[in-house]
Amino acid sequence: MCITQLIWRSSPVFEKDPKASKMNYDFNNIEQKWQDYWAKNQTFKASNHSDKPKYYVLDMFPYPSGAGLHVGHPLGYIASDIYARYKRHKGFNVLHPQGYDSFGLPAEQYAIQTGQHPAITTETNIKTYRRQLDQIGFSFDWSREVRTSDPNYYKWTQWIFIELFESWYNLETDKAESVDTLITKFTSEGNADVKAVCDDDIATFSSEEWQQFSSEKQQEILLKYRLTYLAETEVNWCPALGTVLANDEIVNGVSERGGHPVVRKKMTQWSMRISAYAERLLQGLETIDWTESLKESQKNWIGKSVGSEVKFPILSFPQGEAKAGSDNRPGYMTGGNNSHLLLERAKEMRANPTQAEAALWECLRSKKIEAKFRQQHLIGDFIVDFVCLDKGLIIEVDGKIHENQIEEDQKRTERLENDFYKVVRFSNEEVLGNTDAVLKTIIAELEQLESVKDKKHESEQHWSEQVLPLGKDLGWDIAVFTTRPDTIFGVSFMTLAPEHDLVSQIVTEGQKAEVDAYIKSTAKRSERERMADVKSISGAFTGAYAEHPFTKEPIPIWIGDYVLAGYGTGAVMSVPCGDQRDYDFAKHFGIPIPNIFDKVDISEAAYSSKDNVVITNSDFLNGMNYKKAAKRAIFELEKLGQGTGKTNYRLRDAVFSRQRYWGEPFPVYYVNGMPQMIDPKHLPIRLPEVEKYLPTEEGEPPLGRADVWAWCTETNQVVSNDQVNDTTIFSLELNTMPGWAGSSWYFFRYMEPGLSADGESKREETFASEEALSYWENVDLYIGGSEHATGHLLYSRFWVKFLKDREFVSIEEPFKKLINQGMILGTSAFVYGFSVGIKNINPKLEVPLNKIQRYIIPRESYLKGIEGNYDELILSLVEKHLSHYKDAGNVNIEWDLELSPFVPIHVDVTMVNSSNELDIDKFKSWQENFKTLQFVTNENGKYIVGREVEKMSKSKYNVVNPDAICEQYGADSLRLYEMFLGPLEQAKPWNTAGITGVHGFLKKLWKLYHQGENASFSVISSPPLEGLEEVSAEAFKTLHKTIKKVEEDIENFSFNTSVSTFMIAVNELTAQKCNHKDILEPLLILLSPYAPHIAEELWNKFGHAESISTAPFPKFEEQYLVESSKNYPISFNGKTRFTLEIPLSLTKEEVEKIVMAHEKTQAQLDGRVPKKVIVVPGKIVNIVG
RNA sequence: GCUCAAGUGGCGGAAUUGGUAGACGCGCUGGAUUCAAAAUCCAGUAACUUCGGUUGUGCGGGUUCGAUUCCCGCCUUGAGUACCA
Repeated sequence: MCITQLIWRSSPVFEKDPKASKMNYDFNNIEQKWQDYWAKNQTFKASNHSDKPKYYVLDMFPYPSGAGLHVGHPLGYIASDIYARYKRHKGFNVLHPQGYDSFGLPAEQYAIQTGQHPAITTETNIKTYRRQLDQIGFSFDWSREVRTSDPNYYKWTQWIFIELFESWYNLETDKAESVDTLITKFTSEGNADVKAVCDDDIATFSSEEWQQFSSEKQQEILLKYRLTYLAETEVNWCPALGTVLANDEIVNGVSERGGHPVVRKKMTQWSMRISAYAERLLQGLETIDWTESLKESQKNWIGKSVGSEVKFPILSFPQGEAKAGSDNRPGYMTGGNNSHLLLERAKEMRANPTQAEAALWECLRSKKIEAKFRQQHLIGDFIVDFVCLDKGLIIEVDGKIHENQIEEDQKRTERLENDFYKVVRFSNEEVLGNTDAVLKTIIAELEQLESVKDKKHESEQHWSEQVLPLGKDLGWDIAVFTTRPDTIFGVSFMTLAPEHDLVSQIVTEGQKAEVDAYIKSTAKRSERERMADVKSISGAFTGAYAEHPFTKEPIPIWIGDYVLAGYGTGAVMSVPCGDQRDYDFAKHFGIPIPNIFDKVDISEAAYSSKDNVVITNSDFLNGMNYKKAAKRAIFELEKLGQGTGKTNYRLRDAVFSRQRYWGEPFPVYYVNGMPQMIDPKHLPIRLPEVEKYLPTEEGEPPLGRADVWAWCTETNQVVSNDQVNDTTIFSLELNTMPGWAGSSWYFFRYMEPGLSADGESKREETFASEEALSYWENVDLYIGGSEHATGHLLYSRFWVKFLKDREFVSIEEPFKKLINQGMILGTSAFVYGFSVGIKNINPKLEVPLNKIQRYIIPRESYLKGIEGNYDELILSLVEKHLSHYKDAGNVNIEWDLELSPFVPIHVDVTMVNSSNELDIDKFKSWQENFKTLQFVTNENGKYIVGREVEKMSKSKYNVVNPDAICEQYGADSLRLYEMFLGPLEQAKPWNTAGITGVHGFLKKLWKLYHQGENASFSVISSPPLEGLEEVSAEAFKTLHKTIKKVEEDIENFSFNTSVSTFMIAVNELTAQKCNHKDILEPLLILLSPYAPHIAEELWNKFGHAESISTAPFPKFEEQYLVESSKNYPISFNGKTRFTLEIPLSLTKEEVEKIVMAHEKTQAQLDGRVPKKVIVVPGKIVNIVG
């Protein structure tokens, strides 16, 4: 609902003297008159047929909110309106439409609260919006208006959705194609050679298999390729509200509204495969004229990174949890439940062998023995010194310590032998003293033992029959994406996102509790919260190990919430020496930080730069730089089949379902759980009626409450739910589309004339006709706020590229030039509260104290007070209260600082006049608890409020309503002032007091045209008289200077400076007493884009019957600005001291002569001889020395 | 943290290629007009000043005859974005 705010005026406003109105600038009447004229004559209606060149100016789609406009909103509209009007003067056929993005949450929220249908609320809001827009005098072509909530419009949004469903992305042609071409491929050759952007879990099938699949199976497969598809997505689910919340609707893990708990939940939702377009969305940025910062945001959002994907095999699984893994489990994985702990120890022992162990290992690994041995290997829960897995022979080398544990060793041997192993023991002395004998014994033992392969059939398989070669994809590896494959030898651990699918499978018994607790604690935190907290490092060890592709060393696998499940593979290879986050993590958990950078100190921090890197401690990568090493690492990984070069994008597929009522319904029904599209000829599928706009008790979206919401495939109509039989009548989709659906293509709809355009419109037959699309092409100028940088502006680019691929439109990019207007900030007003609190010194002596008295103190006292400096005023107030009690006999009291807060209080800006004086009475009666406030006023009995610049918002009571401004100063003043405030793209504070400047300018302009008797309109049109020639030369100079500057300014969107230029022109012409038609008439055209009403009125007084809107822009002529002399600044060592008027015709030498001869020069030099004199003709003279 | 902007009077801001810093407007001061006010008009308004000048565009350097403008380093503010591997 619109809240019209009253402006409190400190002084009487305009007296509307009927006699005076004839000659005075009566903006209210003038503006109403011309707004009516434009509407009646359809002055700004665009035509699709014109000899003129086309120009399309568009504002970002407004949502008609109930609060109405504040002065910040029209800023961009005024700028685009000026540009549109300027282009009309420049001879363009201009399309400048407006409409409403009228689906959305606020209306739904209001409906939930009041039961009022959102369509009604929306209609009311649009009326207010329209009235407010009209009164500012915009040159919109309203005949082409669109509303996203209009079934005639969303019919085509549904149609585009169907087209997306019927499309897949072919990487070979690099564009979207109809799924028909995909089905043809499947039928003839299967899917093995299909290169598409699709889900990554698709099994390969042949053409025969495809043909044998059931229809459902085929649909299921196709869904994985379609550009819009159903997928499980994790969402923030709030059970209490029965709805999904956006990240920013969650504060501290609970819903912003109501403070209910929020959980992450998987939900089947429609998604848009925008990721297919990642590269094209990135490349397209090069072709469009947008600001760098905006392009930067989109680049970051798309987040392209080039690197490689590496697979790390998982080294051990706890028994019984290795699910499908048991078949594939490599034979060398012989560890038991405690593998993860023992492996750490085994690794240590491998690194520090005893002398005897080292000696024997030398012999065993050399070619002297045929069989393959492993050292310090896990067998069950034991670490054995050496083992030949094929033959099941274990060799133990015992030091002195074993003399004391003969019993234990015996048990150990027994247990191992039970497991079909043969154990042979040697002492250190035996090994070192007679290695050859020991070897002989081992060879003899080996000959007696059967190979595992032969043993296989005998007993139940204890280990896998085949020792698989490393690096084969067994389905049990961790894939990571890295931009730094060159640092692969610096990996000392791996980190998985806590949500990673593998976590539950690899976690060991011993670590389970810790890991579960950690997962639970991170699940509570929202993604945003998790990401915002950079300082606290947290994680847990899974107990599992992965194998390094090159060194084959085990790498511990951790989980940590700094890794996000949604990005890349949800896992990272952690290189602490090269990545600060990995470094911090390693430091925190005491994980080793190997250095692989030559001559780089990593004792304090990681070295994350790719520049000046020389790789070391990295085997075959040693001595290489980043580029070479990365390339080589990928090459070697590919050889192993454990990695490949890859480009990754951050851009995720966009969720397209909303559990809301007030949005576009999907043209979708379900047969056996598979989504079916309704034939486009039956569109639109209208939003059904519901009795309540809340989710159902079962947690279904609001459409679950509709009684008539089923699809009959025989009558092709929406029918009652009772009739659902799942043979001919099926349930319809309950979700609705998101806000960005309708706004991703609306700019095309405007190209097609509105339905009111006498039979010309093809809006019924198509979303926009081919000829309209080819005539208007794309938006030439798009103006709006930067908040849409990564939402609307990315999604609409995506849809346009899709529509182009499917040949529905012919352009690749929707918005050629784009400007972000800066926000207009509010100037909040404050009073400063201070309460005197008094306490008993002896708490036992309860003496009743009066209520605390609250004061409003001046800003200066407040500012000192919060710093702890109490000025005289504060101290005297305190003293006054203390003595009050003391006089009453209570001496055991003192000032209580804690009960004496300094509090700034927002004041409604309408209670303050332009001199910052507060209307105290009004303030006191504003809120009940303000009544008793005592004001400390200045000597004039006034209270001066403090001012601070903040965002303009209702809650800060600093909203300024354009209605009030238009009433008091007029739309032209508002338009000029909004532009005058500062550069369009910058944020700037609004200060209503300043508007008197531009308003005064318009009055002065009015006067310039009314210099006749009784201030009547008076201009002369006869050629200039002889005596007046010089005067008119000055006037022409002013005019052409203005033409030049204003034209340049508009082209550069520097509207603030052109307002100054107008002021200068009017000031000059007033001083010249100029009243000549040849000057004053073209001046109006210059001004008309900015202040169209006054321009039309004065233009009309010149006798024109037509609107000024298409009058040709005056032509700038250089001749009027040619000067014969220049007032040269004469500077000494670069500092200007005085100026001299010197003819421009003179040469450098002549100028220098004149300057040097001048007495002021001599006085300035004071006898010194200048070293050098620099003369820049027409610019400056600089004397050095 | 990263990326991008931006730091100029009491305030909003101007100076478009390196060439008179503070245009234009607000506010403020003084004056005219008025019984008075509003409105209007005129004059002044960066700071310091011995009224000759001197200093001044966030800070410190540099390039240049000359720097708000170009370069290097730093500080501050704003916006966007974010453990993005």
